[in-house]
Amino acid sequence: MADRRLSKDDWIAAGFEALADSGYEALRAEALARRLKTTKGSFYWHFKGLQEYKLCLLERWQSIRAEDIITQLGEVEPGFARIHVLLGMARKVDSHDTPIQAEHAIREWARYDPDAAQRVSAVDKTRIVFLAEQFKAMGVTNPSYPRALYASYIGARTLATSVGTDPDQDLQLILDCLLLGVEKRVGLLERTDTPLAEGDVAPKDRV
Amino acid sequence: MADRRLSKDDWIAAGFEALADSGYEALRAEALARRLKTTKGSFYWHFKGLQEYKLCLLERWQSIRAEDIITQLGEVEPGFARIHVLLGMARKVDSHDTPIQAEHAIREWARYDPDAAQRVSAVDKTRIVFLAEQFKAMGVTNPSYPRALYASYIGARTLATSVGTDPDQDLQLILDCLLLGVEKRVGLLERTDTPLAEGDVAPKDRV
DNA sequence: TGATGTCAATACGCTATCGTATGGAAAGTG
DNA sequence: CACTTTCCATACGATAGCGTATTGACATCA
Repeated sequence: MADRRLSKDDWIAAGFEALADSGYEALRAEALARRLKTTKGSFYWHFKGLQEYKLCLLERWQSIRAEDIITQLGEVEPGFARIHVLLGMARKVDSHDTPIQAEHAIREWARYDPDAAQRVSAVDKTRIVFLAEQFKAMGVTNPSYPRALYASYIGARTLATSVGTDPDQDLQLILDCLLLGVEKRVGLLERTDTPLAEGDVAPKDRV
Repeated sequence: MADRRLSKDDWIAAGFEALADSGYEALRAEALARRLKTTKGSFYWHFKGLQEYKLCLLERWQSIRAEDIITQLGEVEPGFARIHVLLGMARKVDSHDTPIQAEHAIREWARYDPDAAQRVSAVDKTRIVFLAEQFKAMGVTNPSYPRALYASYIGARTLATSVGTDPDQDLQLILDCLLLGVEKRVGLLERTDTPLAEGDVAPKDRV
């Protein structure tokens, strides 16, 4: 990156790149050093060890992927408009996008590391709660709607990297159908379920 | 496993377990040997090396996850019934199910290994084509429908492991809404897109 | 029973990574 | 220009895994 004098952030950034193109197992001091054209002497100066480094990485990821994206939407009017813009942001990234690929890796990492799991869970919950608020602004309080949309978003991205199709189209179809479901009140009379946050109470809404 | 005399299959099975609970990096000769309470002497007798072993693993996975599941549905009447049964099969697995967890790991593995990518892609395509046939039996030829449903299925499962919600509910909502979309002909007049297989030609359908 | 073939254990050299320790370069400060 | 602080390079011992080679145990069969 910079020719000399690396910062903590440079190592974190290199970590995201490594995650994106080689997965979790690329998070090694010496491999990252090669990526930055330096040695692990620098690494062990900035971080106590791999464990601390990984915690930093996760923390940074959470703040980038959850908080920042949502605050970016602060100016857009709540409700459908926000959902639309959010999906539009998802639309711009291609399959070689570093944050997306790194997120896949982190999600897998989370399957066998409690720290990572906690971060991923937090990010997902934040996003879902945010989506839920937009649905609520549209009069929909059934927590399945935001979850379903978000699940589709994740799945469409996953499928895009595996099968090479355009996730945009499929996601758009799902959104259209979900909104149609809102109109027709599909799933609004279902059994109550465990909401993610306190926001959701009972079905029976107006559109 | 068995006290003596391991087979190739025992090593493969151990590999799936390792993938399920420790991810790709657990696919190591000596670690697998410990899991089977033996030594790598056996491993290197059954397989030429790790590479060959991994190829066997992928091949086995493909045949289990794509072919077998679909032939299981051979008796069910084509169309909505098959979709329903298929989702019912997905419904029975919990978050600690070995095949599901192994599939997550393999999907991640596929991101940086062409061999794995080819297998995952093949499995996904097989499943999507299968779903597409059921939709077609219902009069829907728009390839976005099966892809959207399948993407939702993957995403719901992913979300289930991260956030701990029940994927069943969300998936059911999506299916209901998609079927509503079919009724209302949502997305049937969209632009043409690249179909996965040769089966799909043009939009403009009857329901 | 002895010969042969099947499978597993052990020992070896090699490489990669870890974390530490220590010396040196470069930048800032007086 | 000293002197200190900040940051990086290098060398070290330790561990873990790879793949090979050799030996050992246990079957099966002639």
